[in-house]
Amino acid sequence: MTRVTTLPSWLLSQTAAAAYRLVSEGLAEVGARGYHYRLLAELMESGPASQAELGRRTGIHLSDMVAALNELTDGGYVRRSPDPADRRRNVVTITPAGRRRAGDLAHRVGEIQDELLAPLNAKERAELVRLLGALLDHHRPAVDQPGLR
Amino acid sequence: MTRVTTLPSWLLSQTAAAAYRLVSEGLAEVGARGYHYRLLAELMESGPASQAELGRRTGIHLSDMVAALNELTDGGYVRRSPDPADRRRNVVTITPAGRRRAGDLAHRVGEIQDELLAPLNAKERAELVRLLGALLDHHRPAVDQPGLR
DNA sequence: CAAATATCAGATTTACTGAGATCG
DNA sequence: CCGATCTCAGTACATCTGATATTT
Repeated sequence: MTRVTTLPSWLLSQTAAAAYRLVSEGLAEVGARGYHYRLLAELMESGPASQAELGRRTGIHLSDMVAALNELTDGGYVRRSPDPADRRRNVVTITPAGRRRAGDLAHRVGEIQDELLAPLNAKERAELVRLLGALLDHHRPAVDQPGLR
Repeated sequence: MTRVTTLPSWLLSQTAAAAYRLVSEGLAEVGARGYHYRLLAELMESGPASQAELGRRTGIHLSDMVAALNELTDGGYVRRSPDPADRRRNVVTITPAGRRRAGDLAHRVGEIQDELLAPLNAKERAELVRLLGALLDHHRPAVDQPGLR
């Protein structure tokens, strides 16, 4: 009988829970949530987009997108304006304050990764990322592709 | 700006989600849940225990323990009997059917680990387990110790 | 009319909190 | 009286479903 505590699936769920705790607590300290970081980072990288497009690119559900963008709009980090070319759509644009916020959150998230990976050296960290990436490629080959949901 | 999809914390949450899906779907096919496997495995390994003790050893919350043990009792896999030495306690004991069930579930879970780790060779699998274990030791040093909750 | 978009309300799941009753 | 145990009810969070209105 295998010990539960050596099962890869158990180790993954436990370490993921620890990582989630670190990230959400770290972001909460500066008044942010994981969704905020993911959305701002995506807007920085790929530019303005409709809410549906953002959902496809970040994996955030459309129903949750509304609330997340409301919060980011309240903070002045993004602007929502109707798309003149397609009046069903809102075009979501990051503001200058949003760019600063994205940088702050990225910095914070980077510190948290360091804390998470503290017991590993640089080579081990790279190996962990490689192995997890391989698992993900195998089990979720459709990441970042259209028609995801 | 770091890509979200290369963040260790993101990779962990995504792979853990994939692992959770595989495990819970695989167990659901035989009418079981993750809690069932964890409890039966613990009873096989360390013998009869009170519900509170099982909670400490498995990390399952006492409130959830009640429902999980109800289900296992309904299936005839465990017996709950009052502890004559301390009438606050129930002594939870695995039955012969429970032992067979534990073996079946362990086999099933083993197959699921293989499916989860399919893209990795034996050396890589061992390395992944080692790295995750190191993270866990650092962030949850109190595992399997009294006074956990 | 079918499909896409945005919004809102609510269901679902896992983990946890709080309150009760009983007992040591 | 305090603390541990068991049970039940309900909360919190993220995720997902379903319904609706608007536009293409």
